[in-house]
Amino acid sequence: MALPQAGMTASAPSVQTNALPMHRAGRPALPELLEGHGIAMKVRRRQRITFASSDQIYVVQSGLLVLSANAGSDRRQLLCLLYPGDVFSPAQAPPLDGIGMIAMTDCELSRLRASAFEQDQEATLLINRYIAESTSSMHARAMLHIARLSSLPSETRVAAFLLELALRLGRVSNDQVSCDLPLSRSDIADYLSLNADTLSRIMTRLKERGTIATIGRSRTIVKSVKKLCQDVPVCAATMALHAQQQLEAS
Amino acid sequence: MALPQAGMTASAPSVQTNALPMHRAGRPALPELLEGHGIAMKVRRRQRITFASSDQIYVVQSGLLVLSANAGSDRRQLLCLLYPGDVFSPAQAPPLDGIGMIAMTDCELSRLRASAFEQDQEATLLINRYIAESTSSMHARAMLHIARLSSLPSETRVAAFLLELALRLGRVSNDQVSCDLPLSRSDIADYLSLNADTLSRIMTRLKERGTIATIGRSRTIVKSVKKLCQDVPVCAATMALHAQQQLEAS
DNA sequence: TCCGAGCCTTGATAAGCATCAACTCGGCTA
DNA sequence: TAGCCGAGTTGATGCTTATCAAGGCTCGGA
Repeated sequence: MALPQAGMTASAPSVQTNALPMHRAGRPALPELLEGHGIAMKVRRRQRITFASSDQIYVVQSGLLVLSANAGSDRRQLLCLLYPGDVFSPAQAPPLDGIGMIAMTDCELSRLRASAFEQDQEATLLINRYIAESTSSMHARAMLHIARLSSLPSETRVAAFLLELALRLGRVSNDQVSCDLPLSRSDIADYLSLNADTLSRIMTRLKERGTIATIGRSRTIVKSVKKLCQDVPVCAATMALHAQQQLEAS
Repeated sequence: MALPQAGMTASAPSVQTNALPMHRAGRPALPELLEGHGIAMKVRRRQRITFASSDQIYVVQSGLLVLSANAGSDRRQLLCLLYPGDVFSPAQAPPLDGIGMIAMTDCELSRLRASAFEQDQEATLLINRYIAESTSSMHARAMLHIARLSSLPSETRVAAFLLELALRLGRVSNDQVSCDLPLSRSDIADYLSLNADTLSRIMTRLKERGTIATIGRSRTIVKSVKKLCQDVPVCAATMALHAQQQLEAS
């Protein structure tokens, strides 16, 4: 069980993204000390994980998951994206109807018992610190997401989201980033609090404007990250929370 | 420095709310071990706290604060409410323009150094566990807030928010809860992603409908919590995350 | 008790987005 | 390669909510 790897794609391994560790600069790497503690899990795309015991902790090793729930009127709501390196426990999720994680790609997870780290062992402090940093970082991302949802008009909201995904999953060449969208249009709409129809219109508008291009249904190309950033007020914060250590040209 | 107390009101101590510890059932009480570590801070209503060093950790002892930022077009956005018992570090906030905490009431805080808990002392494990539980719980609240913002129409959104505040700050008598709103109409609007005008209209509608009543500008009475709950789909989750241990009739 | 400033309320209007329905396209299977 | 099915797109329409402007109410200070 190695460090979390970036950008495991949905179906084929043909598209190799940059293999940098997918956590924020400055966060200590997830210690290998986790080995021996966790149970490795592999889940398939679209597979659902419900929270059995609150003593469970999940560590995302690769892939992409979302936290999903049904809020009002049986409307599905995607609350939170989980990236490699993230640590997630049921305590971080509200007890809404239909709460659970859904894999957006094939994923590798480690499942741990929270109580395993309550004894005062040598490695415990380091692991707990890693978990604390992950949880804090996820809270910061949640706040950023709230700011996006609340303060940005729908088109800018989509642009900000595409910037995030490009930074997380994208393959960079010069100023251009291409990336597989593991989320369907409906998924993106449910995450950004938009109607799927409206989202489609916005994507079309962005394409007409030359901000993005698409290949097939799920592959998206951001034509210019700089240009995208100029259109997105929360650009700096997005970069800080989602950019890899180094966006190297390939 | 005792346990966090509930419901310090804005101006006068005349309104005494129930003095139960204001954290979720099951969370261990903030150990007195924190004493000696922290620096006590008192901040006034409307006072702003910017994040100087990322090594700071703030523990809310009493009062109510909000995390505030300017997202798009200099629009102020209130991202997160901080209640007594909450632990907050700058790492939990995104690096948005104008990010900082604003006191909605007079508050008592403890300021700690994060690095103080990195040594493996006897008390460290307990304190770290408390911090971890607080952070998880805040994340769950953030997710609930996202669900409210995204899935609920504006009137229900306001109702859900009033339910939360009533549970947190309210004084219960039978099924009726009265509570001081420490937030102005504009504050509430900025938190719920609504226009202040629209919010005013909604409040008027709720009053006409008999769901709530108001005394003066800031005092609100929820006529029936049961009835309010029926109108709010996320009621159960709100109760779980915000209800005091026991809502005792007074 | 009066007054002023800020907060709140209310009305008219317009913009943005959801909804519904029809249609097209992409990707998978045979 | 043909054909099918589900995902995506597009147009017409109406609702929800933001915006702007004017007026009213609270609460503090003189």
